[in-house]
Parts: sequence; C-alpha cells; structure tokens
Amino acid sequence: MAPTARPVGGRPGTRIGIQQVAERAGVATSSVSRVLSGHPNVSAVMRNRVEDAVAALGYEPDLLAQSLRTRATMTVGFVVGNISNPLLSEIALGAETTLRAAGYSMLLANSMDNPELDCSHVRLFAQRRVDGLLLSLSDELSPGTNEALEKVTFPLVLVDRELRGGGRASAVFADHSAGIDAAVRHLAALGHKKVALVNGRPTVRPARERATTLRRVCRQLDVACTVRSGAFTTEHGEKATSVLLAEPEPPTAVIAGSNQILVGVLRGLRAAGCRVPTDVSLVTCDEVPLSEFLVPPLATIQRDPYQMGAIAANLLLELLAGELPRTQSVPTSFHSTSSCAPPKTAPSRRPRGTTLNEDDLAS
Amino acid sequence: MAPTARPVGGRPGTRIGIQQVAERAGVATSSVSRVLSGHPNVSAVMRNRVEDAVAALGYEPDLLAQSLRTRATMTVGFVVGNISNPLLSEIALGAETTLRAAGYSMLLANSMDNPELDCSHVRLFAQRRVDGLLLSLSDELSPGTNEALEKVTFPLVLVDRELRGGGRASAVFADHSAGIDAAVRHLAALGHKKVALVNGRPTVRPARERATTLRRVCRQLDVACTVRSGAFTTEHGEKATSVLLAEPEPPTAVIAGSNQILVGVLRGLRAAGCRVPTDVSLVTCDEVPLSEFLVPPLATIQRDPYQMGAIAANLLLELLAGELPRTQSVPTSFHSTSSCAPPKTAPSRRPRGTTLNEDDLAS
DNA sequence: GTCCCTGTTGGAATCGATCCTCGTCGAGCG
DNA sequence: CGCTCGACGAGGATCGATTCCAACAGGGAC
Repeated sequence: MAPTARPVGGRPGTRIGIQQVAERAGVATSSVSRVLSGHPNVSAVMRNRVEDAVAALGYEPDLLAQSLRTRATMTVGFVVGNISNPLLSEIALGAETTLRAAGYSMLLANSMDNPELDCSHVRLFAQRRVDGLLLSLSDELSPGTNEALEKVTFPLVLVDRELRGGGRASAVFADHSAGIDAAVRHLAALGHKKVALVNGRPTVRPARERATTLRRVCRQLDVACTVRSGAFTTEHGEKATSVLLAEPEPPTAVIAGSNQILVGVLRGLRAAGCRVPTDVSLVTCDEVPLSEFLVPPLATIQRDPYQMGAIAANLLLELLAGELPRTQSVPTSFHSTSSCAPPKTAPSRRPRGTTLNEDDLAS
Repeated sequence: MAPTARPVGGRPGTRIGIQQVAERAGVATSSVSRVLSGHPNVSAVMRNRVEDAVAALGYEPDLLAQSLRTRATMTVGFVVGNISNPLLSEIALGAETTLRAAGYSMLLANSMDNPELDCSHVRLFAQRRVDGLLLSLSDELSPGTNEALEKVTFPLVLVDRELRGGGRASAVFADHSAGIDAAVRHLAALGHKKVALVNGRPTVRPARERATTLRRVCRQLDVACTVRSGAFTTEHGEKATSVLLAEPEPPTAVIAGSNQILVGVLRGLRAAGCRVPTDVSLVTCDEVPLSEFLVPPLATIQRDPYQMGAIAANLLLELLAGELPRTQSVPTSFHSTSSCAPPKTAPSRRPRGTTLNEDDLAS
C-alpha cells in the first residue's frame, strides 16, 4: 500500500544498504549495483557520485543477499575427520590459503571418524549452499554419505579418498605405494624377514593402499608380513603392537600407519621393553613435529600435506571454473634413519643378519 | 504484470522451494513455513499435508534465504594464526564441536601471524554476517584490527588475547602465570641461577604473561633471567638459543615459549652440542604429541586446549543468548621430568648444586 | 531535419525464505 | 437464532542485493 512506499528509507539507524547509497547519491539502486559490480556501461559522473556516497556512508555489501541473488556463496566446506590431527590441519591450511586467495571462505566440520557425521555435514553444507566441498571422509563406503553426495549438485574434491561412483569428483591422492615400497625394500635389504603394518581401517584409501602394497612387495621379496587393521587411534596402535610382540614369531620391523597409531606403537614397544632399532625397526607414515629429536630419529614415509591441501583447493577451483574432474597425485618418499637396522635375531636363512652393514644395502 | 504472475511455479525442474511444497500440498507458502518452523497454531491435518509434501518432494530449506530474512546466519568465524599449529587446531576442534552441537557452523581463516590478515578477515566475516567471532589474533595492538573490531556489532570472544577496549568481548585466558611460576620455582630449587625464556612477541597475551611472571618470580627467588622475544617460529627459537648459549654466562635452564619455538630451541641446542639436562635444563610450553618419547622426556607447562576452545565457544553462545561479556580462565600445570636437573657448573654460591637431590626441592 | 543506433539510466522482478496483517469460518453464548 | 471471539489460512511486504527490460538522450548518417 501507499503508506509503506519507501520501506526502510524512512527509519534512521538502519543498516546502510544499496538503497541508502542510491538515495544519498540521488540515483537508482540498479545504478549503484552497476557501479559496484564494475559494469562497463557506467558514466564517470555516475561512478563518482556513487563512490562518494559509498565512502560517505561507509557502505559495505551484504554477502548474504548477494549470494541469494547470484547463487554463489563463495564458500567451500571442508569435511575432515579431526582437525587436531597435524596431517589434516596442514592440509586444511594449504586448502584455506589457496581458497582464500581465490576469494572463497572455508567452513570446517569435524566428523570425529564417524560416517554419520560425515553424512550430516554434507547435507548441512548443501543446505548452506556451499559452492563446493573438500572431503576427507571417515568412511568411503558409508551408504548414507554416498547417497548424500549423489544428491548434491556442486563440485566435490576428495582428499586421499576414493568413492565408488567417484567419476563426478576430482581427487588428490598421495602415492602411498611408493613410500611403502621403498620402506619395505629398505627393511628387506637390512635382512628383515617379517614386517608388520599397524594400520588404520581399510575403509579409507591410504590404509588400503599401504596394506595392498605391503603385501605385494613382501611377496615379491619373500618377506612375511602382517597387517593389523583398526581405528586410527593410539589405543589401536598400542593394543596391536602388544599383540604383535606377543606372537610366537614377532615381526622384526613395524610400520605405523599414522601419527595417532605411531604414539600407540611407541607406547606398546615401551610397555614390552622393546628397543628401537635393537629389538625392532620402526618406520612411521607422515612426519610429526619432533620426530627428528627422538632417539633414534624416526624413519618416515613423508608427503607434503600443505601441498595436498593446496592441490585439492585448486582442483575445486578448476571444477568451479567448469573444467572436468580429474585426479592428481602427490609423491611420498621414504626417509631412512637409524630407527631401521638389521634384525637382532636373524632368521634361519640369514644368520649373519645382525652384522649387515651399509654395503649390503646395495645388493 | 499479469503474464509473470506465478514466478517460478510454471517452469519444471526448478529447485524445490517452499512454494513448490505449498503448491503440492494445496496450501499457502506461509502455512508451510509455519509447519516447518514449528509454529503453534497449525492443525494436525495441515501439518500432515505439509509434511507429506515435504517428504514427497524431498524439500530442503535454503539456509541462505532463511538467514537473510531472520538476520541470523548460524555461522561463527574463527580467526586463527595458523591452524597447523597443534595447539590452535586442538582449540579449533573444541570450539567447532561445541558450536556444532548448538547448531552453528564455523568459518576458518588463517592469519599467518599477519595483523593485516587478521583485520581483513574480521571485515570479511562481518560482510558475511557471521553471528559472532572467535579471535586468536596475531597482534593485539594492531590499529587496523582494533578499528575493524570496534565497528562490528556482533559478539566477540578472545582466545588467550587481550584488547584495549576489550570490555565488549568475552575472553578465555590460560593461566600461564601459574605454570611459569611452578617451573621457575622448580628450576630454582634445583639450583639454577640463570633461566632464559625464548619467547614469542609480546604483542599477544601468553608471551607477555610468561615474560612478566618469569621476571617477577626470578626477582623473588634471586635468580637471573633473560627473555628473548621474537616471532613464534622455529627460526627465532634456533637463533635465540644460539645467542643465549654464546653469552659469557649462558643460562643453565631454558624455557621454550611455544611448540614452534621448541623445535628451534632443540635445534639450537643440538647445533651447539648442548645436552639436556646435562648442559642445560629444558622446559617447554604446551604439550606436543611425541614429547613423552624424547630422551629425556620434556618437562612441560600444560593446559587443555580442547577445553579452551570449548569454553570460548560457550562464551560466545552465552553472548549470543544475550548475556554479558565475561572472562574465564583455564589452569596451566607444570609437569616436571628429567629434562630438568641441577645445573652442571654450579654457580659460586651453591657449589654443591650438581649433587642436589630430591630432598632439596622441599626447601 | 529526421531517423536510428548506442550508451545510460531507472523501474521492477527476483532469489527463497519469514512473519505480519487481514479475512473467514466455526463455536460458544445470550 | 444471531453476534462476538478465537483460531487458522491466504496474501503480501520484507531481508539486500542483481539484472532484465524499457525509456531516454545524444551523435552520426542520409
């Protein structure tokens, strides 16, 4: 009706909107919008008038309203297992930095290794109309998550994860295979005949690829291997280690499948009075801050998590720009240290194992 | 005009909105909204009809439109120095978990210890109309950031930071004083006569409080002290340590003021061939994952960062509920280990320092 | 001098919800 | 049996921007 003709303009103290700017400048709101969005067909006079009014009023655009209209929120969701994991927080840093440079903000949601949370986060982010999603899922096989992801229409990037119907999504993979391969060959060359992997659940790609590669390479090298799967937790690491060490023929080398697991493995070894590398050689996956100061320093299978995050972000930006999904790979490398040494009790076929020296590695 | 009477309803394949639901159920959009928002005055019949339509169409509300109308985004921003810092990522986890339980999502922005980024993040989040902000600023004194924060009208919670005009904001503080106090007394009791703190920049509360407390307690105990301020980086830690060790009368005990700095200190000590605790006793602030496995394990001044994050989130929720700003404190505790021992070269006044035993600590 | 084209500008619809206001209908009461 | 009150549904304004469309003005061509 007539009485409420100028809706907000009358009341003072209201938020400064494009309307207020238009009023002050004595132009139409559409003109203000044109100036602000850098539309070409705007006269210099108009531009100045509007810019003056904007400056005078201290106008700042409302991204919410903008998003509603343009259907772009400039927001990306990151579904992550647990941000307190140094690996994931480094990935998050790389991703956020890259996204921010492109004008995007990052929403963060922790799934606490719970597939149901994964799923509800995907749904929530969809409702929030994020422009895309970075996914480091807790469980690749969760039907709920998969269903939720199928319904969704925006771009997806998987971070070291694989999905059944994953053709729609881009992905960044770490080449865990190469790292495990190098580590196992190194251990075998030192004379190890039984290698154990204290692994996470095979419901995520890294665990699967490490286990598969370990088995393959061990078979090739005629080395026995054990894989103990379980949660990516210190508890699992510790328990699995105890179990391994209690075996009739315990492994002479252990690979810890994550930071969390490493702590458990170390506790398990300590509890059993096992020394590294005297009693057992130790390799861990992914660097941890102080590993260089451990005695002995830990041999690690490394990758660059910051770069993984940055790549994931760039893959998403590509999809957002209309390009087709693709996967990209980052290398892993094995860094040997004195935490790997020849096994103490050499197996029957290599009785001189304990006296192996560096020269033997060349064989 | 008449031709475009029903704006979206005509075209098929459009997003399912409240309009589509209303049409399907044969009711008005306002009725659908009432049912969905749990308004009391709705008949059971109406409720069923709408709910059926919602289920049939798979309607999901658009949080963006909702936010625009209700002026609540259910979004909180977290401005953080660097999420890859394990302390901060643990805080972020605590905060996100708590906020999520209350229905809020968390936007994350890294400032990389750059006050200008702090400032631009605050402004960006304001434009995004976040409901509140969690701030772990890089620099409490930055005029730009302060100005941006003054303009902002939503609730603020500082995470171990202090602001000049900080009356508006709630805050969670760690009681660094208690931790430093305990550590210094322990070192003094062991016979140390010169303690050094390799500190971060005093532009943030933790660094200030540690330095202040160290000086105060050392004065009380008649112990000399040095504080070397600089960035919260490994580089600063290493350089400062080298400088300290090169002094004519180097400190016999060192306190590292952060995780990053610790790594630098350890490198500096290693480079100088200094052993812990034989040549120098070492204490660090904030726990790091593997510190329990270092030889010797590191004495630490600990706090519960997850809880700090949770408290920060709760303080924000309080403010959001209309309560008044307040500050809350979390304790720190000193955990002594064998990385603290009596100084090798006992100072002139306590020649028997190296032979001190536990009984002396009681004095 | 008239016409047309192009560059500007204003007006209004739109994004997808909330919620206020008004109208209607049924029930209770005199 | 008629009136008033209460409850519920329909319609439309609104949040704060973008953007399509039409109107208009000025310059060049014929």
